Amino acid sequence: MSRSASRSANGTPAARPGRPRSAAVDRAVVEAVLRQLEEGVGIGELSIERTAREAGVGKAAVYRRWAGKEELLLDVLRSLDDDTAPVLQGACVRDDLVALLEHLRRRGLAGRSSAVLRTVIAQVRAHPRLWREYHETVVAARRRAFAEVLRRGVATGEVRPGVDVGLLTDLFTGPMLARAVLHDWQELPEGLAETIVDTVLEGVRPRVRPR
Amino acid sequence: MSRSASRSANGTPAARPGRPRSAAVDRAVVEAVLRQLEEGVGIGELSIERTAREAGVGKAAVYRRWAGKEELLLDVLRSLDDDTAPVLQGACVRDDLVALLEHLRRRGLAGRSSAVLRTVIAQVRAHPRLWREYHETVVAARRRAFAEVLRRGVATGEVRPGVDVGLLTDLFTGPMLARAVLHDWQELPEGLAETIVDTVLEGVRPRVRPR
Amino acid sequence: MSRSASRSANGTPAARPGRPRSAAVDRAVVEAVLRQLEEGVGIGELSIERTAREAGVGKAAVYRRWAGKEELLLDVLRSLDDDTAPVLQGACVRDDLVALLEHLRRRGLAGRSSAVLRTVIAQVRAHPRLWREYHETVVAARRRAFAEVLRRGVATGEVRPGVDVGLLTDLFTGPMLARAVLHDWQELPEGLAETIVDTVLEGVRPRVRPR
Amino acid sequence: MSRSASRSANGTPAARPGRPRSAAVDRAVVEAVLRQLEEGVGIGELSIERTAREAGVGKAAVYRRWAGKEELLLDVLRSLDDDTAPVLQGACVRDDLVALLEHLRRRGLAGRSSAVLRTVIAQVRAHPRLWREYHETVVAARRRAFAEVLRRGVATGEVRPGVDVGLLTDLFTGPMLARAVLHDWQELPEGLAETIVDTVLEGVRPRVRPR
DNA sequence: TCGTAATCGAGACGGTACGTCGTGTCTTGAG
DNA sequence: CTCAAGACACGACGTACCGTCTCGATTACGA
Repeated sequence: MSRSASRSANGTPAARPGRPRSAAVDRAVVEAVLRQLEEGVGIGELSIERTAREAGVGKAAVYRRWAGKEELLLDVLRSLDDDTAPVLQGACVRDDLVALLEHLRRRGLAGRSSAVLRTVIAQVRAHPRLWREYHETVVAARRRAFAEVLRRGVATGEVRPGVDVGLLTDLFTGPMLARAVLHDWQELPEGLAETIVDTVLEGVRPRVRPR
Repeated sequence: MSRSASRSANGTPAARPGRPRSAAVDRAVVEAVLRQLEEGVGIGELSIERTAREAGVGKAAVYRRWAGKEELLLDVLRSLDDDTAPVLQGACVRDDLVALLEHLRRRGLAGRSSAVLRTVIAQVRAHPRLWREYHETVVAARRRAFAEVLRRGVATGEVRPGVDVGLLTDLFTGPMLARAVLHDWQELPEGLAETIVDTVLEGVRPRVRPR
Repeated sequence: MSRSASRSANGTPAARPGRPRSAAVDRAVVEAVLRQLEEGVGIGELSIERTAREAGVGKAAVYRRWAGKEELLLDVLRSLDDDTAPVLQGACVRDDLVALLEHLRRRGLAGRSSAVLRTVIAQVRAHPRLWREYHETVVAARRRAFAEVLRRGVATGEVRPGVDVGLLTDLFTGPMLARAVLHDWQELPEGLAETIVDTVLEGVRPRVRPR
Repeated sequence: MSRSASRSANGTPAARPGRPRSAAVDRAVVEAVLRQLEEGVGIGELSIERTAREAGVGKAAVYRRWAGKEELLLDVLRSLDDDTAPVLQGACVRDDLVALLEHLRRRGLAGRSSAVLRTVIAQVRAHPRLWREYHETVVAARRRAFAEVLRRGVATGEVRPGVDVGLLTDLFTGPMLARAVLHDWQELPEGLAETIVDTVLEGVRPRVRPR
């Protein structure tokens, strides 16, 4: 997150001496970044200098909070990522998988996010350190959710055992992610989650019609 | 590729006036970029200035060939991508899919490429214009190959009809790409291609044992 | 002079926001130029780039102060020209003329100035805009001083009336300047001022010996 | 002059093998320089590159003839300096001095020369080596002519003895040169030569009226 | 009527400097 | 201690010339 403005152990902000940091500055900076991104400024042209100028804020105030352009972007990314984990019914594994995937799809095109989110992800991808951090936070959490459901599926007999759970996760998420992040042609269509889940579950061999 | 050194219609290089461009310069520059990339220089720090210096080449000589950092990178990327399309047997759709996927896997970790290729891809991803170009060249070609095989599979009855071919392609390539490009944890293990193809073909429902 | 660091009307430096410019930078740059000049670097080879490097200063810091090489040189020139106007006795016109000319001669060979000053003048001469500025500041002041003394001479009867004062000025200063600036053979010898003044005053016709 | 295209001892051009140099190139280049100068291009902006381009000539062809920008300028300067030495009557020293000075004045403002000549002189002044060369050729010749006349004047009793001839020369030429080269305000007015000569001869003391 | 050889135009070559911009740090005075 | 403002050293940007070099083509001469 932002650079730690030192906090005491229990989490309550230590009453530090001097003028407290203005929350308005934080907001102004993040807003300025988003505004530029939406105006199509392109991350190459994004600079702390310009951002501070547009936010009506001193450069020092920015550097006091973030160590550099990437850290700032990471925070912007997280601000877009209101991670309200999806509610799972728990009844049917297939439905839970659809719910997870639908959640992923939604975040890939929701309102403001849309282009911006995908852009920022693409950028953060280019910075190993940040990517790792983002990965560990967001991606790993998602994978854990899938893995859990899939393991339950194996237990209930809804999913064939003997396949690595990690691979299974990629089997479901990979197609969606490839579409969203790698080729960002079009918006991800409604019903995509269901189609993927069902197709992976059933396979693409011709159905054996029971007589 | 490089900036056009205008050619006559028939393809033979038009005898242009003046001293011809030195191929040694092209080589030196591309090598310098690769060297830096291998030293972990990170695309952000890559600069034409530094590259020219390390290549022992004038900046002008670089700008004569490439319009900017991105164009140069694109060329470097392509130089890594000796796209010797995989040979397909054509006998069995399943085997052809494995061959295609294996080819993809190999290029994701072969020799020099390895880290560099993945880094560059991650970086290029952040530059929409370059990404589009790379996508149209490399990614689209790969998708076409998959689509062709899959259509054959539908025709021969090896693949269930009624599923969008584009989606099918993502079902096979997505998991591999997600592993290679999105989470670049480990090397892609041997046998991954086969596992993916078979799992997607068969589905993950428990097998219905015919009596 | 330097680029205006805007001042309030009354002349006291307006308390501008932000970090004030470091006087050390000004000094370092001017010193660096002088050092190079003394090492015989020749004005053609003088470059802002090199100067900034040698002064241990960023290029931007230089451009913040001077609009270009010429402006900088002009400042250097002025720094050599500590115009402590000569003290005039006011008693005898002839002596005042000698004092003025002697002052001019001195500045034409004094210590450090010597070669450097003459070089810089020769250089600045080649830049119309700068020359005009230098001329208006330094040369015009000098001419005014001469004109004043000469007018007094006409009034007191020490100088024949009917000769244009501007021309008279050139009659006295021209020979000295021609020696110093046009042919810079040797140093200007002691006693040159007196010789010139007396010769111009008396003329070069053979003396009419009163009986 | 131009770089020596080696000549045999007797002065006739040695018949060298290979294609002879085209006189048209020499002309085109000098013309191009003059054209630019007249268009007010300013010597700073003059570049061999641009000149060759405007002359429709290869850079190499220029460098084959002149060692650099300054040498070229020197040649241009000389081409302006049609040194038809003035014809001297030889009867009266005063008239000869006027003739010499009038010649100097004329060359300082004649037709095409005018601005261009003075500009080029000012520029050449800034290059010690070239200046020396120009000085030795043009200036020294002029001084010799003055010195000769003045020595004759001393012999005939028209000029007071005991004054250094070199200084005397500067007494006459200095004022004119100062006006032309140092302050190039206005054109040098008609009659200036006579005024200077007479004033220096007679001095500026009030005339002693013999009874 | 041939080479031979220096010329021509064009333009690439490794350099250096240009003047601008962005980096991250530092330094003001004010709050 | 924070704030906006802005100076600081640094280094990259893309362009222009520098003076040298390599091209293919042209133009003279002597063999």
